[in-house]
Amino acid sequence: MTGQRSLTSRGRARQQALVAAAADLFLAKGFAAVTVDEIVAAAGGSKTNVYRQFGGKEGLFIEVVEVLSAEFLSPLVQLDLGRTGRAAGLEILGRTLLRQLLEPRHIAFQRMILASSDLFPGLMARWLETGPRQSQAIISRFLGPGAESGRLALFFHDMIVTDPVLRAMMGETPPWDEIEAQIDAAAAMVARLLPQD
Amino acid sequence: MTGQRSLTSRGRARQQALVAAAADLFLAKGFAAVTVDEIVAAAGGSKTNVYRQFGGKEGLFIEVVEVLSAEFLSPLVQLDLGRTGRAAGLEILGRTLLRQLLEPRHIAFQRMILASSDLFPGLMARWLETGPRQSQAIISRFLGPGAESGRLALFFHDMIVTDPVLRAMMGETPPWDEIEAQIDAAAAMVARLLPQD
DNA sequence: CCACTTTGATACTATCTAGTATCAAAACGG
DNA sequence: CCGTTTTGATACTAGATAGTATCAAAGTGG
Repeated sequence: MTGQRSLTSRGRARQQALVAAAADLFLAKGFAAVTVDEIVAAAGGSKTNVYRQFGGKEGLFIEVVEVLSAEFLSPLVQLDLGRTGRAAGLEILGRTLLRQLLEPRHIAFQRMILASSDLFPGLMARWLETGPRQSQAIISRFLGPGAESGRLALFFHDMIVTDPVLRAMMGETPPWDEIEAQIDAAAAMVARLLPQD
Repeated sequence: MTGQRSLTSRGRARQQALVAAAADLFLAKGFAAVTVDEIVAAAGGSKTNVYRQFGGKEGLFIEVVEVLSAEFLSPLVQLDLGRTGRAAGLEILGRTLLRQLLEPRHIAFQRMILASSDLFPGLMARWLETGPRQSQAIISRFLGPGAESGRLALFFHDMIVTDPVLRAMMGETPPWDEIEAQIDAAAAMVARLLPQD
């Protein structure tokens, strides 16, 4: 028994404030470097909330990751590429994906996930599923059916994503021009191998 | 003054034992989860050594990273691909690289680096330089001069490395067959775009 | 308006662990 | 060998912080 039945409106507000404050702090400094007192100071209320509503610091962190994962869920899902050519479609997919991935908040999220994977086994696997795998699946679907599409989608994804994201995680986000050039080059490369337009 | 002039043979032995023990522990559990007492218990001697010879836990960690970085320095450097064809050469490069990268000890190393990057800014940048950048440069050199070689080398590298390494970090190392198939597909793809054999 | 439940503030406990101080034992060198 | 330096064992200090206990205040609902 957590000793709790229902939340008052004030309670719900505090809950959201806690998640929001915790998200900002965890993103900025990582799980270990943030103290519960600090979160409470930022959100208002008191430690009691954290322990009554989330069970503790780790519970709150898990909740934060859930919320952020939803926030970052591939923006590719709502993309309609009806009758675009192969190369042009890939270029759009690539730009849309990278614009999102390189958002400072997302870069911080990815850093946080990687840095916390020691303490939270399974976190990385979960992120891989809801993030990269999702994007790859959408690219693959655009390229059409067949195993070859899957492989090419994975290649395309890793070609355009890996390097810019790594550099951004180190604080050296590449200029957007350069990124577009990479995307276009990769798109042309892949399109040339699937010329069934 | 560290209050220390020279090391006796016993001292040197302890120093190495400390680095070795610390490396194993840090690789297994990450920086934060390892205590100095634990390292000392594994290496013999006493805490005094850690503080006199390395200045503290962080100093010892830095030393461990140095040693491990050297241990993992791209094995591609000593590879002679004199008169191999483009595709064949890329296949060899790819296999050599991945064989090394997927070693459990290296996967643990990469996890450790990523997980420690919050506490040790610059660590990731350093790793990127001595690891991936090095490999990419070697691939690029094999492909010949020109900016296009650089881009293709980066593409090839990220196509074959990103996914297997990520999966390995999550404990799901892909079967070697599959990896070879990916390498060969990527090599064929790249070779087709640079057909100046 | 009045029981009853949820929320808040605060002080406290318990634990963990990096780093230090101290003195004893071993190694070294002339 | 004997004085000096290096190494070792151990106990201790200091600081940080997750989690709890307690009671006061605010909401809530009949």
